[in-house]
Amino acid sequence: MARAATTSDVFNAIAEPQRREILVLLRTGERPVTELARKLGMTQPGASKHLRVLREVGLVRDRRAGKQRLYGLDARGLRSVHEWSGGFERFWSDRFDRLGRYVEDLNHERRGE
Amino acid sequence: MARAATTSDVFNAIAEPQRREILVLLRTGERPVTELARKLGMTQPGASKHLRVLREVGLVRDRRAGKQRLYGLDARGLRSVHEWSGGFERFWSDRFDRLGRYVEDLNHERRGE
DNA sequence: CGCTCATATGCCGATATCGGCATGCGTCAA
DNA sequence: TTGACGCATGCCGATATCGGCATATGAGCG
Repeated sequence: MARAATTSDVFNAIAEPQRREILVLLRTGERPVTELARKLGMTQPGASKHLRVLREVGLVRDRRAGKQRLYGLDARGLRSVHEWSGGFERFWSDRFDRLGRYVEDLNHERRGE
Repeated sequence: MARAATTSDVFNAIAEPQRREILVLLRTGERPVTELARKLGMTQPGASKHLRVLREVGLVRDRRAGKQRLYGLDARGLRSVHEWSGGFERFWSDRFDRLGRYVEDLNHERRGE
């Protein structure tokens, strides 16, 4: 085996700090590649590659505009991330942060299966 | 350069499907390594390695219990993921899904910087 | 057409990752 | 102490990833 199939997955796409930065920048609207590269301090090919990953998982869309290619946000895919992480919300809320977890664990002494 | 520093980051830790499964399982309480491995259909060393990553980013804690080692959830680190993804919420809500994005983009014809 | 700008792609090197296997280490019981 | 169990670690092979560089592709312009 090896490295398992991670690509093509939204969670993997946002695992990269620079890709998250791109998404944040795109919240303010469509942007051409060069501008993204410049603002984030990366090379143009670097930006293109990250954008490609984001496009493949559906988080951005591109549109031709003359010589430029504008990338825009399509954040619907982030909804699953939000919902998945939200499934743990009670574990970080004050009520459950400590005591809750402790009590829960006690309930599970039947951990044999 | 190479592969950039991704490890030691919560986003990276949850990029792995199996690690997400572990976290979900741990929502019901502490579990020993072998049980996790069995339930998720992975080998014991495999489980240990994923648990190590999760421990290093602070998403799980371990506790010795006789011969066993119990792993428990500490999901506070997922809060940042939830909040980050929540920052895009308006982009997937019905109101903004299409029209909103379109209008926003129009506002940014001043995209020269 | 030939040139230039904007972007994508290909190739490379360095490295990180994942799974499998063998083995080390600690704990408990006889 | 010896042995069994539970888990961690080390090593390996296959592969994926990221950054950098050079280059291909495409659009607009003169």
